[in-house]
Amino acid sequence: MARTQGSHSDITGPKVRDAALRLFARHGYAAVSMRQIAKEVGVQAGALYNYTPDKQSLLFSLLKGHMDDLLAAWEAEPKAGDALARLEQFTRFHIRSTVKTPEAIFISYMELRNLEPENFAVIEDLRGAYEDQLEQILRSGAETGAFDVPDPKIATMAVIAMLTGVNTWYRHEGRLSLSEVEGIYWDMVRKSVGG
Amino acid sequence: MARTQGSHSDITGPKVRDAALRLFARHGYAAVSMRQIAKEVGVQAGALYNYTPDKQSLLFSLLKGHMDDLLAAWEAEPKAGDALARLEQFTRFHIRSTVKTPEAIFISYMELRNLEPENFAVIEDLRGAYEDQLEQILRSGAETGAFDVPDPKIATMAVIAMLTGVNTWYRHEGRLSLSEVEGIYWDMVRKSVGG
DNA sequence: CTTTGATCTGAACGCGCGTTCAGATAACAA
DNA sequence: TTGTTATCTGAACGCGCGTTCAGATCAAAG
Repeated sequence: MARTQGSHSDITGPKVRDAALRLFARHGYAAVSMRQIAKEVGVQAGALYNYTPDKQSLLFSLLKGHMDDLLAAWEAEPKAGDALARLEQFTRFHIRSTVKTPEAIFISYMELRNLEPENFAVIEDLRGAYEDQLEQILRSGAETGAFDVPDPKIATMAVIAMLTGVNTWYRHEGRLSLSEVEGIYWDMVRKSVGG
Repeated sequence: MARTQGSHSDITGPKVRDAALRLFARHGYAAVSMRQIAKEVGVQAGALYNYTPDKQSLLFSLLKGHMDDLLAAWEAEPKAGDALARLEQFTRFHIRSTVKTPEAIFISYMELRNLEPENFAVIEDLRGAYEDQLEQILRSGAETGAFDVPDPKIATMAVIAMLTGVNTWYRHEGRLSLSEVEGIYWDMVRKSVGG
C-alpha cells in the first residue's frame, strides 16, 4: 500500500486548492462538501483542516488569491500608449486571463454571494480596483476625444460584461483560436466606444 | 389566532414560487432550504409539497416558466423593420426584461448547473432558441451589409453578455432611468456591430 | 538509532437537510 | 347542519453536513 501519512504539506496544499477551485466552479460552493474535496485530493475530510481553518476561508482564499494575481498581472503589463492602445491591451489581457484561469474567473463572479459580509467587502474592493483600470482608460479617452462614451461608468460595465462572457462558451479545442477571439472582441469593443 | 389551515391553494401557490425565486436569486439554489422557503411563505415545510413534488422541480419550474414567458413576450413583439430596427428592438426588449424580472434572469444564468441533466437540456434549448433570435438578426444584417460582423455567433454571445450584464448593477432608484440605460446600451450595441 | 513534529486517519459530535405522512382544521357542497 | 375534501401541522425518517480530535504514521533532525 502506498504511503498515506507523513509530510506532504507542499503537495497536498495546492491539491486542496485545485480541487476546491474546480469543484466550486463546476457545482457551486454551497453544493460542494468538504468530503467531496477530500476525496478528489485523496485524503480524509479531517486532513483538509491542516490547510484551511474552515470551508468559508477556503473560498475566500481562492477568490482573494485570484484577484491579487489578476491585479498584479495587470500592473506588470507595460503602460505605454494612448487610450486606444491601452484599451486594446486591456481587452486582450482580460480575455487571456479569462481563458487561462476560467474556473477562478467563474467563481469570482458567481460565488460572491456565498462570502460572509466581511470577506465580500474585500473581494468587492479588489474587483472595483480592477474595473477602475478600465474606467480610467475609457475616461481618459473620452476626455481627449479618442472615444465617444457619454457615460464611462456604464461603458465600463458593458465592456467588462462582454469580455467576461467569453468564459461561458470558449473552449480550447473550439472553432476559433485565442488570438482570433481576441481580434473579434477587440474589434467590437473598439467600435462600441467609437474608437 | 389567525386562520392557519383550510383552502389557500391559489394564494399559497404563487407565494411559494415568489419566495423560492427571491431566495434562490439571493443565496443560490443549493444554499436555500425548503424550511427557509416555507418560513418566508408562512407555512411548515411539509406544506410546500402540495405545490411541488420536490425542490429540484421547483427550480426547474421557475426557470422553465421564465424562459417560456421571455420567448412568448418576444414573439408578441411587432416584427416590422430592417435588421437595424430589429436589433434596436431586441436590445431594448432584453434590457427591459432584465430590469423587470431581475431575479428570474439572474437564476436563469446562475443556477443552470444545479439542474439535473434532463432538466438542464430543456432550459438550454430554450435559451438557445432565444439567442437564435438575436443571431438571426445579426446574420441577416451581415448579409445585407447593414452590419459588419465577421462572426455572427460570437457577436451574438458578446451582445447578449453585454446586455445581461445590466442585471449586475441596475437599480430602479439609481442614477439613470431605464430609457437612458436603454439608449446608452443601444448606442454601444449598434456601434459594436458597425450598424 | 532515537526523538520530534508535521501530517493524516477514522470515528465521533450535533445539526439541518429533503421528504413523508397521519391527523387536525377549515371552507364548501349538499 | 352535516359530510367531504383540500390544505396544513407537527413529528419523524435516514442521511450527509462542517468540524473536532485522539491516536497512528512517517520524514527528517540530532
